[in-house]
Amino acid sequence: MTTTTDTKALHARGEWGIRDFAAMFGVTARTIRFYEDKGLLSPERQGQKRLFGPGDKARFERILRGKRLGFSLDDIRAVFDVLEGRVHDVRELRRRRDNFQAVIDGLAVRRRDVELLEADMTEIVAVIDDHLTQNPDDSDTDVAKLAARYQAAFNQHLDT
Amino acid sequence: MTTTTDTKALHARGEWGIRDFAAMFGVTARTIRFYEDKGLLSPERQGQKRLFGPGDKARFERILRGKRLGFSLDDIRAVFDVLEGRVHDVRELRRRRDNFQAVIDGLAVRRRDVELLEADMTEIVAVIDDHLTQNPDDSDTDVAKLAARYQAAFNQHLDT
DNA sequence: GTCGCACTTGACGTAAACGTAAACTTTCGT
DNA sequence: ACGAAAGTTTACGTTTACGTCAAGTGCGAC
Repeated sequence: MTTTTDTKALHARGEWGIRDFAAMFGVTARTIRFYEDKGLLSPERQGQKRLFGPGDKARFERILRGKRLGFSLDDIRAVFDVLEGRVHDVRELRRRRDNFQAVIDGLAVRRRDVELLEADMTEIVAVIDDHLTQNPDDSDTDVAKLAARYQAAFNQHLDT
Repeated sequence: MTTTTDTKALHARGEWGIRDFAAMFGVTARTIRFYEDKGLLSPERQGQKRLFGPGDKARFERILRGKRLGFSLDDIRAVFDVLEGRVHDVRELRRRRDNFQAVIDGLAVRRRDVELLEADMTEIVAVIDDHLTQNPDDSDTDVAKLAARYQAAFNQHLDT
């Protein structure tokens, strides 16, 4: 038995090397380093190597959540700047507060976007499925009909 | 009185020149032309000039909706390709159907993202507001306290 | 006619978010 | 002791989604 902190031991303690940490989120190690350069992550160091803990994990989850909703890394930085005391000007703090409020207001639109897109895509998939079961051949499909059928279906809830 | 179709006349008929059309959505004319190059828009032509109608408007709304949810222009193209009969291979059609289904499945995550982000940002703004009303001076703010107070508030619903 | 305006098509530039390759060091298992 | 594995920094390349000129066309107003 050794005193080594190998990969499995780290996992058990809730800590990870950069490779495993990246893999947890389906990104590459390059991405993680890039985010650290941008000031979005700051893992501990064991000598030169980065060591990621549960705090980094929660932090990165929040980052990815922002990204999925279309915010830039700088936008996300702006939030952490405030939360971690890197905004030392009251006027700047007010500016950011207003931005954050605008984001909140914009989320109503996002909700609606999700709803409409879901209805739309569900309709599309349904029409494709229907079309495929009626034309289960391997050859070219009469795609014009598919388009026409979708238009008929879609136009009904176009005026939402 | 002239036979001229001026800007106002176009508006009344539900048609627009590129400048007005772009302005309606808060983008530039360059953006519109770029989207046409990508095959996402195909307005009528009056000679060389583009003429946009209600159909183009509805189409562009759908495009922007997709963009707001983080889809690339190629992703969006892929949808229109199907809907307008530009997919002439059954296997490709099946592939796209599966992609669309994956998008629908992913929308559940988006919903959750919106919820969590809204809760998070609302909390942040509340803490900033509270902090600002207690420190209404023009000078530097004790931002460390702000950060600490947010942490306390946020950690309570971190385990969601 | 010619002025100005809105529009056109290139062509090149750019910012964001990484990818990729090079050249090293550290650590591990054997 | 030695090679493979995993990690490091540095630097240049790439894609997406436009911005920014440059140079020309068409057209109603004066």
